Order: sequence, then C-alpha cells, then structure tokens
Amino acid sequence: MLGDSHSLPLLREILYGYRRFSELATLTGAPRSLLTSRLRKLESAGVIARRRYSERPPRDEYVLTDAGYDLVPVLLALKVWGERHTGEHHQPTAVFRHRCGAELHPVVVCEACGDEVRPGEFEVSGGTHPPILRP
Amino acid sequence: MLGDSHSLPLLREILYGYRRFSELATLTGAPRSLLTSRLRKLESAGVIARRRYSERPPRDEYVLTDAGYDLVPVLLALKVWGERHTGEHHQPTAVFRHRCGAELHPVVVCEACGDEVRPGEFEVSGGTHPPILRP
DNA sequence: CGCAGTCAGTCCGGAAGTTGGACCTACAAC
DNA sequence: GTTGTAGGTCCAACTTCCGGACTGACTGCG
Repeated sequence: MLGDSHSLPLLREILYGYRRFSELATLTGAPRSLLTSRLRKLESAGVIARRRYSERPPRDEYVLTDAGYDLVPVLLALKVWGERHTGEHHQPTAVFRHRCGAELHPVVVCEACGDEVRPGEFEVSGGTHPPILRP
Repeated sequence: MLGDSHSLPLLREILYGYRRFSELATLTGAPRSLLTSRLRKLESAGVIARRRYSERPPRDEYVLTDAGYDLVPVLLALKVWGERHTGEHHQPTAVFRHRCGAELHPVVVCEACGDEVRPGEFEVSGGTHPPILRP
C-alpha cells in the first residue's frame, strides 16, 4: 500500500491537514491522473475517506480515517529517521505538538519495559516469510 | 527511498536476517534484475552494506548498516499497523524479543511525557511543504 | 576428468505503470 | 461573455517492471 510511488508523500500531506485535490497535486508533484488513482486506492484500503463538502459545485476533500491515523507512528518514525539521516533538512519541517504541551518527539519503546528500542537490543525469531503474491 | 516497489519487503527480510541474494529473491518475489538495482540503491542510500563473504567463488551478502537499523522503528510501526488493520495475518509473523526478555511490542510515545501518541492527541503546525523534486 | 548443481548476477522483449499536457464539467466573479 | 478555479478524465510518449533464458565462477560427487 505504501510501496507505490507518491503514496507516502501523499499521506504525509494529508496528515499535515491538506485535504483538497489540487493542494495535494501541487504539494506532491504527482500528475493529477496518478493522484486520482492513488486517492482511490488509499480510500479502498480504508486509510482515507472522501467527503463531499459542497454539492454545488461538487467538491470533495480527503481526510484520514481512524485506520489512517493509526499510520501516524509510521510517518513519525520515518520523519525522525529522515531528520537524523538526511542532510536535506527539508525546509522548516512540520512541528508536531503533543497534548502534553511539549513539542512531540516520537520515540519507539518496548511496551513491557518502557525502554527505547535501539539497534541490537532485540532479536528477530521465527520470521517465516510468506512469498509475496501480487495479484 | 522506501516508495519504490519491493523496497519495504526487501528491508524487512534483511532485518529478519536474510542476507543472501537468492534468499532475498525468493522471499520478496522480485525479479532478480530488479533486486539487483534495489540493493544497489539501498546501498548507495547507506541503509545496507554489501559484504564479500567469500572471495572464491565471489559471494556477497547484504546487511543493515547503523542507519539501516535506525529504520527499525519504522518497520516495527508498520508491522503493528499491519497486524491491527489487515485481516491477512500473514502466517506466523516474526516474533521480536527485546533484551528485557519480553516479547517486543513497540509503542510510539511522546519523549516529553512518555504517553503513547494516539490519534487526535497532537497537532501539526508549520508544515511548509517543499514541492517534491524528482531528478 | 566429466557432469550436475548453486550462487550471483546480466540480458532482453513484452507488459504495466508513470508523466505531462490537453480537455471537460460545473460553477463563481467581474 | 470572458476569465478563473476546482476536480477531475483522456491519451500518447516514456520509463519501469516482469519473468525466463543465459552466463561465469565456482563446489561436490563418482
């Protein structure tokens, strides 16, 4: 779902609160035809919803569903990675503010012990790997 | 970097510990030619490294770099999402065990207050959005 | 030695996905 | 009635992807 070109940037912009077709077109740089098909695909995947906000003229907007909001940890983790590992500090990045009042710096922790999950501090086992089937 | 087809599954398998070309080929299902170019791309992005483990015959293996391990939170967050939101419980998924002994259930928390970051409990501001430039 | 098998690829032609520009419908403003 | 905006669709070029065949450098077996 996220492995398609433009899907990740598209979701990011929607998370940032942009919800209009033409905003998303210019922000992502995706051709409008592709944007249409990505929006439809994400909609049928259940992560965004299309809402008609004007009947006449007919106007639609796109917002995250609850399942879409659940992708926030993924996007935040990716944001953290990007800021740490790419020299391209893409302009003033968005600032996330948590309800606690502080600027939101997301950290991935182990639920059991509460410690941050760092490289090498965990083991992967099992990992039976389904062959990937594409329809 | 992750928006290319097969990149995410590929990184997952490498995280699971598979490091040989032909393993990765069958696990991801990607054609070998594509796999080659993805591995090269990820290598030049600095998330994986190619190591020669045999001179004769020449054999290479692929492992995560430190920057690659820093992607673990992203992959873990995605794993959590997938398990919660897709009916396809893809066979026995891999089990991650944290050094604390418990099975690793990753949670994204706010660094300041330590609370889990949930939908609607934060605000995005700023979000100046560079137009995406593709070379 | 000769033959089979494995590993890490490359090569190639057809299929699929992407791109940007033109075009369309439905309005609103002047 | 002309211009502008929003949300698209259509299409022909272009790029990527696919899967199967092929290669080179070995190892193992009898």
